[in-house]
Amino acid sequence: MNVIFEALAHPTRRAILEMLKGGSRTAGEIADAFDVSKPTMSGHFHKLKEAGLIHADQRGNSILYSINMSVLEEALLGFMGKMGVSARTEGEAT
Amino acid sequence: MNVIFEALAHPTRRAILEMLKGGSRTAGEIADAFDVSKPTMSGHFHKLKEAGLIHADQRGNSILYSINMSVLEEALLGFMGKMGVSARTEGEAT
DNA sequence: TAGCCTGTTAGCTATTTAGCTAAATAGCTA
DNA sequence: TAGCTATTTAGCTAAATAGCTAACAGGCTA
Repeated sequence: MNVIFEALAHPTRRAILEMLKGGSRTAGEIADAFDVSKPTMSGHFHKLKEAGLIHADQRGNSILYSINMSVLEEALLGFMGKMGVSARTEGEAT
Repeated sequence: MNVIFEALAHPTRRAILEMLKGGSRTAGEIADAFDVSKPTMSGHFHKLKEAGLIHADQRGNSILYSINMSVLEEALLGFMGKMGVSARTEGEAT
């Protein structure tokens, strides 16, 4: 769980996840969307992968990254549960 | 929002929040519950305060810390919203 | 007011992080 | 197989993080 929150601590990594929410992308496609070098992006991919938040798929020449929603959900809902944050935005029927 | 996720990235800080969920505590009470020095704990308080996640109240000699639930909720639910994570653990009626 | 708590600030160290360029690896294609 | 493309690894630097001890400051109380 800690490794997940550490991964979420960087804005670029959250933005990567947000981008992947819209569908899988290659490392290059993702990197092009940000203003840092590819090696730096590769480092971010590594942390996200380490946290289990994304999954890499070798696709011929390139690598297709996809988000692992269940891991993200489990972490967020799990933490919210521990914190007693209602998981419902409206209704509030505890 | 970034400052909040950075604050949540450290396990001790998440544990502090979890402890405060059960009610306000003085700095000393909180510090006693963890195995690091008081100055280190003071640093954690500072980051949590900076993120708006806790609130300090001078109570005579000591400082009473309380959690700021609305800030935490807003950040978590906001991020979940952006990520398309359903805020409902069951039902899933999109 | 002198001393005692409580908590923070100062100042230090070691480690980690995030960024870079250059080089290496892996797969495709001519 | 030579070369091209895509991505990672290596190796570096600067800055941030988390920890410590020692010293300071604010508020009680004898």
